[in-house]
Amino acid sequence: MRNRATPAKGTTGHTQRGQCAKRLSILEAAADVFCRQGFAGASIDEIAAEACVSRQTIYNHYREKETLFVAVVDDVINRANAMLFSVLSSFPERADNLEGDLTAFSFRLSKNCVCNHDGKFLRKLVQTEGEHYPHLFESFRQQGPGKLTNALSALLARLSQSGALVIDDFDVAARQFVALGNADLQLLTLFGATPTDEQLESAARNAVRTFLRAYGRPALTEPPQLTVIGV
Amino acid sequence: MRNRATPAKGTTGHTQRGQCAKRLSILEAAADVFCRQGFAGASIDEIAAEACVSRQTIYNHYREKETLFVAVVDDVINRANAMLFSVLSSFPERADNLEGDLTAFSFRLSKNCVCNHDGKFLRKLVQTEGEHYPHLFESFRQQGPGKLTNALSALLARLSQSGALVIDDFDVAARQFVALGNADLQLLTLFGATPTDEQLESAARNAVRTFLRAYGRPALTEPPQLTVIGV
DNA sequence: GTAAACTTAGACAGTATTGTCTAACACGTC
DNA sequence: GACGTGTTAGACAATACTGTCTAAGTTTAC
Repeated sequence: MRNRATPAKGTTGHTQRGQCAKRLSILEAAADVFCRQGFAGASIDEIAAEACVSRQTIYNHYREKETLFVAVVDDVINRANAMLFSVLSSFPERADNLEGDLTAFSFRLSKNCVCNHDGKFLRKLVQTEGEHYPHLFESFRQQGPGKLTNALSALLARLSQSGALVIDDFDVAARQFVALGNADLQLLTLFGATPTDEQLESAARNAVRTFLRAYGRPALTEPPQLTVIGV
Repeated sequence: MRNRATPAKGTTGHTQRGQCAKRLSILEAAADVFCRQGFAGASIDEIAAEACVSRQTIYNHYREKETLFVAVVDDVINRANAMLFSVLSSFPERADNLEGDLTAFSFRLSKNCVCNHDGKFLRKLVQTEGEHYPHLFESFRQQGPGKLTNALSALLARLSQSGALVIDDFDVAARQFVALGNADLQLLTLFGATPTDEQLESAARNAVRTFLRAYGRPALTEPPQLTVIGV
């Protein structure tokens, strides 16, 4: 009642910032350990050590191991979805410089959604624990890869209205665009390696080149072979 | 010395057949449980129950849990490699009916190597335990996906000598062929579901159609659009 | 029928882990 | 300086699992 410089948030200012930092530290460490060891193999003590936090603090914030796991997955899914949305919004709207724009988009998709920390985490955890926690990953299933191909399908449809693309089935084309983007990276990511930017760029180039050979308007993709004669 | 109908193998006949059955039963059950629960989550008791065998029998055959795990992975890798070799040998040699033959090949590859029991097991276990047992899966890495794209690269090179395919980089094309074949199945296999034959066939058709649009000789893939006019 | 080999159920010690509890400690507000 | 909130280290019971051991049972070969 006396002096209220920060009426509502004042009382919980610094304390909550500390709490918040602890929570984040725990989430981060737990994601790492769960990703490395799986749910069964991860021990609370290991997470506590990696988060530089006492075991009791973890139990204070997240009642039990499973609650913590759910919170971690939820957190990563939210971050990954936000990133996916952001990358999708950068899909080219016009068809001038189609190959360059699509290549850059494929590169961003691989780097920020597929091969990044969260993407690796989700791929691994869905494989490891997907059957034990189907409800937990369902939102990922629908909003992650499912949303990606749906959104991409619509974006390809809009883009092909200009006539630069000749696509009969947009859903199939969307899935193939993603698949081609991963074609060169599959072997690298299989064992958890993180591709370099050069590898990501090369993969994106190869993917888009083939995608446009298949779906690009013939007049735009074929001529190089013919005009070369004149050189 | 008395009566030797089966001189060398006679002494170990039925016993070893019984032993052999137990070993197989254990290997099979262990593969299932390891696949479901991962190495840390799998318990010897559960494996013993699923194999209808006493726990001690497992310890008699495979000294400890890790030995059993290694044996299981080894067994599955060998089976998977044999199957991969068999499917690769059915790659079309001639270019008449190219689309049909490649589609059938892609179907076989998906059904018998990627989406089958062993393929699912290996994908999951490599993700789960690949970092803990790098040496164990290295042979898989090299002889599995690596061998597949290498062999496919060579087969595509041979096939394109006839002029039916126009491929600049055979390695890239091989990886893309595999990636396209999985494009429609990725979402299904992500959660462990096994695609139906109809889904596998549809996926193979879509994959090969796009692959040939990109790499098929223009004269062979484009005409349908033109001849339709005459119908 | 007998002996050898294999299998089984159960007890067992050793270890690791989860989740609870307690008492001391740190830090900020009043 | 007193108080409340949040943190820490450690002890603790309960549980589960691995790997060993033993004594019995079963199968197979001769």
